Amino acid sequence: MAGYHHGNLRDAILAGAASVISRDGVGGLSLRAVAADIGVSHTAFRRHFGSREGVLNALAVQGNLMLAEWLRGAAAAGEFADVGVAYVRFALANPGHFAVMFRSDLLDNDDPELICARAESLAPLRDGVRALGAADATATEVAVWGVVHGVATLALTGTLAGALDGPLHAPDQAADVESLVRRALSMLIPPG
Amino acid sequence: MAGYHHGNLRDAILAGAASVISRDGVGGLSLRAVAADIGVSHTAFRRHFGSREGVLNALAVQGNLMLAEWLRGAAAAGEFADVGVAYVRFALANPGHFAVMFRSDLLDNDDPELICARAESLAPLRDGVRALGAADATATEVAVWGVVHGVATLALTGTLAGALDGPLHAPDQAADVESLVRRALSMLIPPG
DNA sequence: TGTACATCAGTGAACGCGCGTTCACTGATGTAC
DNA sequence: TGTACATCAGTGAACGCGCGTTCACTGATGTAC
Repeated sequence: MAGYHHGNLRDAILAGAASVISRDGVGGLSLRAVAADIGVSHTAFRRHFGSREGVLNALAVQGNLMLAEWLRGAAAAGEFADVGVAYVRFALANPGHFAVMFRSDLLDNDDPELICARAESLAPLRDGVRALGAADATATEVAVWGVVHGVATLALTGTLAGALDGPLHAPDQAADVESLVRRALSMLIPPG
Repeated sequence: MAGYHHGNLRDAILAGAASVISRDGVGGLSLRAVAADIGVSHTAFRRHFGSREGVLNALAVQGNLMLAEWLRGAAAAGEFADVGVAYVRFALANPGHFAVMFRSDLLDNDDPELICARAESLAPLRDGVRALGAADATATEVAVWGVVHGVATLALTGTLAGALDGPLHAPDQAADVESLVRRALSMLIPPG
């Protein structure tokens, strides 16, 4: 596996970049640092991604496809609230991807792959809301998406744990957040 | 006003930094660029803020105090949903501050001023939720905070307008977002 | 089976750039007497 | 009212650093015959 040819450099770079971003934010992403981590020349990424923006775009595409998969899995297995919980779970499990996916100012939004991945990623959430048959479907969609996105963002920045006195403690924050999301969602949708 | 002494350099730097951040993100903030915009030496900020982190901290403190004021104003004037709407309005009107306030990884979280400002900023939201007397107060708080924070974040990154087909068009996005938030909140709280 | 050649994958030195910080400084303002 | 001095506010040259990109390159792999 070691040697001149890496074998799976593309995936290794994406994984490394996601890891750095989850620690230092998108602004702190240095391709040189990622390359050094992987043990590869700092120009090696060029062949696969062209430029820095190319790396971010690939990360956003991958993130959207992963999210689609998580949501689809939850939609198939359980009731609708599980889809919302899966959204938050995905964000907490893949903070690097999550941070890039919505930064359209840093991405090439004309990239057909990205357009396609984005269309796919939220479909299960949208379809799930439609299936509920709520009176104001658009508002329900915004409410559900907003609450899961907001809670995920607040949890990732450490704000949620800091602001809510009491129940949240770092060790198993994920479990606590999940419970909160479930209770919040049950106020929006008839529990089934 | 012009001359060797600026007169209000501190505020000018904060305003300039907020403006740059709203355009380029926190990572894109260059104190040299801000100084050049204001027409001042690129080392002038040192006397007021010490370091780059000092600028970000001051911005976060200011943002939290502003948010507190917006929320207090809404709480005093109207019904509870207005507080939630004010949160979103504040974020859309002050994207630079909003982007910094929750990035605790970039701030000195031990700064007493920041601790104090943070404690103040969300109090009206929390108090308003408590006053509703909901069955699960914590979940209601998370639901309300999550939905307004999530919608604000999605709107700021342009994701909301892109994903929701139909009703949202750039020109008066603010008004559309506001209407959506109001409808979403009415599903969480008994409209009064 | 072996040889020649094309293609693919990664290298590493060099580039220019903009950044935050340091330092000794100068101009302006306030205060004491 | 004037003078001396201390303090405050902003300057600008210099620093070292890490970044993304460029370029001509070399090592490894695949294909044709």
